Formats: sequence, C-alpha cells, structure tokens
Amino acid sequence: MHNTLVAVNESTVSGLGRLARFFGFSEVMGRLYGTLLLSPEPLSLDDLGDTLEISKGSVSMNMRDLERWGMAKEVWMRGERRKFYKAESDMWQVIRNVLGGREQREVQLALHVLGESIGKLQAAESDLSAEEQQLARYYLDRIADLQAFFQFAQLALQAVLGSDEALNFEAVTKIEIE
Amino acid sequence: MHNTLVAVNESTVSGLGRLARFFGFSEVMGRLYGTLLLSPEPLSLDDLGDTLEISKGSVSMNMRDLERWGMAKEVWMRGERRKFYKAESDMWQVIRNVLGGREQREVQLALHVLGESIGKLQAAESDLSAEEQQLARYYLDRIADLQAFFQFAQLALQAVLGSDEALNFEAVTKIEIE
DNA sequence: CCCTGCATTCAAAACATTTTGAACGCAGGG
DNA sequence: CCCTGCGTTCAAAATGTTTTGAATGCAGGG
Repeated sequence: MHNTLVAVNESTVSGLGRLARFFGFSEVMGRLYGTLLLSPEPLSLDDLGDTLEISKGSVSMNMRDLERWGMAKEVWMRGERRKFYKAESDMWQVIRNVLGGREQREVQLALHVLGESIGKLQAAESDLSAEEQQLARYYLDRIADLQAFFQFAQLALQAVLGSDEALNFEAVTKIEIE
Repeated sequence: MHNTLVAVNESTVSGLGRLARFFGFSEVMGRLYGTLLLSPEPLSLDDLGDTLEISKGSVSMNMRDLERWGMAKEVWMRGERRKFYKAESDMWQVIRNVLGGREQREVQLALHVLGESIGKLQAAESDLSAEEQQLARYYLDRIADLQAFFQFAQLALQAVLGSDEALNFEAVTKIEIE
C-alpha cells in the first residue's frame, strides 16, 4: 500500500491511542478503535491482532471493553464463523456514551458525598467545642466551593447530553457561559 | 478532634484523591491538595507527610507538581525555616490552570496532526491507484469527523477559558449549545 | 458425537509507575 | 567554618497494570 496511506493510518491510530489514555482508557482500546475506524470493511479479531501486533487475548479483552462503551459493534458476515467488528463512527454518540456513563457517575457520586458531609457537619454542630465549630464552618465553606464546582460540571454534562437529536459538530457554533 | 470533623476531612481528602486520578494526576497530589484546602493554617512538608503518612520524598515531589499546576502556593512564615504551603482555594483558577495547560495542548496537537494528514493525503492523490484513491477518500472522511470533534473541544475550552474575570460558579446558570 | 476453528479466560510474566529512605546539598546560626 | 535542620534527588523496592499464551469452552460441520 502507498506510503502516505500507511503513514496517515499510523499517525491516526497512535493519536487515538493517545486520546484513549487521556480519557483513562487503555491505549490498545484507542488503537483498535482507530484501526476499525479507518477500515472500510469490518475486521476480525485476527485481523486486528495481526495489524496491531498484539495477542489474541488482548484483542478479545479490549474489544469487549470497546463494545461495552458502544465504540464498536459486532457485524455478522455471512458464510463466516469468525466475529467481525466495525467502529461506531458517530463521534457524537461515542462522546455521549462516555460522558453519560463514567463521567456522570463520578459527578453524582461526588455531589452525594459532599451533601452528606454538609449534613453531618450541621448535625454535629451542637456537640462541638467553640474551636471545633470554627473549624466546622471553615470546612463548610470549602465544601460549598467543591459542591459548586461539581454542580457546574453537572450542568455542563447535561448541556452536552441533553440534546437528544443526532447533533453534528459543524452545527455547534456557540457555547455560552453567563 | 471530633469524630465528625475527622470523618468529613477523610472523605473529602479521599474524594479529591479520586478526582485527581480521574484527571490523570497522582492520587497523592489530590490528597495533599485536599489536606491543604481543609487547613485554615498553612502546613509544612512535615505536617503533610505526617498527616497523610507518606514519605518526605513523596511529599516533596508531589508538592512541586501541585505548585507547577498552580494548585498550591508557598507561604512565608516569619521565624520559620521550613516551607509552608496553602491550597489555591479558587476552584475556577485551578480549573483554568488545568484546562489551559494540559488539555489545550492536547487538543492543539491533535488538530495539528489531523491537518497534516489531510494535507498529505491531498498531496499524494495523483500518485495513487484508483483503489488507493478510494481508500484515501475514506480516510479523509473519517479524519474530517475527528477534526470536527477536536474543533468542538477547542470551542468548549475557549468558552471556559475565555472569560477573564473571576467567574464564580453560582453565577453559571446556563450553557447553551445550538 | 467427534473434530476443527474460533473466542474467552486467567495465571504468570513483562512492564510501568509510585513510594521509599538514605545520601546529598544548602542556608543560616553559633 | 563547622553544625544542624531542612528540602531535594535518585536508585532500589514495592506495588499496580498490561500483555501474553496455554488451557478451556463452545458451536457448527461432517
């Protein structure tokens, strides 16, 4: 295959590997995704393992994760016993899967814990010495800041996740924070 | 110290450790930050090491990172030979430091690489066989999608980073994507 | 109902990251 | 100009993560 095609393929695959790490996924997941994304035809597990030079076991495990995150889908090829995969190429969908799953869970957990802390501090107030009460107020101030941050994050997530239509990126022209 | 204060302190510190990991920092960095954030008084390196039960070396290295990210500042205590630190408690500032540094760099790098790929494919077009040209067009389509995603990310980052005033979270009531 | 070709699992190995503490360096006091 | 108290560095150890490949399971064909 032509030089340029190979070079572009490699830099895209390794860029997606990097992106995957950045988002806390394994690099191999990103590379598998990239390989599928740049293949007009679905690929089998063996194809993927051969292309990326990784073991069958690793391909199998990472493809399971990719599927779980809705980043790749199984494709049935008639006359074939092997599994074939294609990438979910709608980036917006991929982002929604990730933000709506992991990130949203984190934010909600954080808000829950912070709320609990506030409740505990308020409930305990009468038990505290004057000095402790002062510290408790200090804690409450700091925790309120953290809470505001996570509430902001929650709003931002909802803004991205909320729009149910298949939004495309070119249409995204303006984000306002006021 | 009162039970409740200890419990709230611990859950906040470990929550910030978790958040730090989530953002690709070390967990210890998050815990150090949390400890400083909940301390009305600046703390020395020894204080921090004792509180979190980690070695001097680790405290020293992680505090250097915290400083580099603008998440903690050195404080001079008169009559003291030791270094003291306090947390940067303006969350908005912390976010800006992180987004404006690492994340923005990632996005710009990605856009640069993608642009190069597009250029290479266009330049090589006449060298390619018919079949290869078809693949090149396929690559260009996929790469344009990735580019749109990163352009979106860039806009989003700029929306957050662009407002120079010390914005506070309570004022953030609306994010629009249209 | 066995055989083949795949996919999956999982324990061990390879690899990467983090933590530690001893050695070092440096500044200020005596 | 030595001594002390502190911070930093860095190599080795501990710990955590990823990768591998052999064993296993499973489905469909003969």
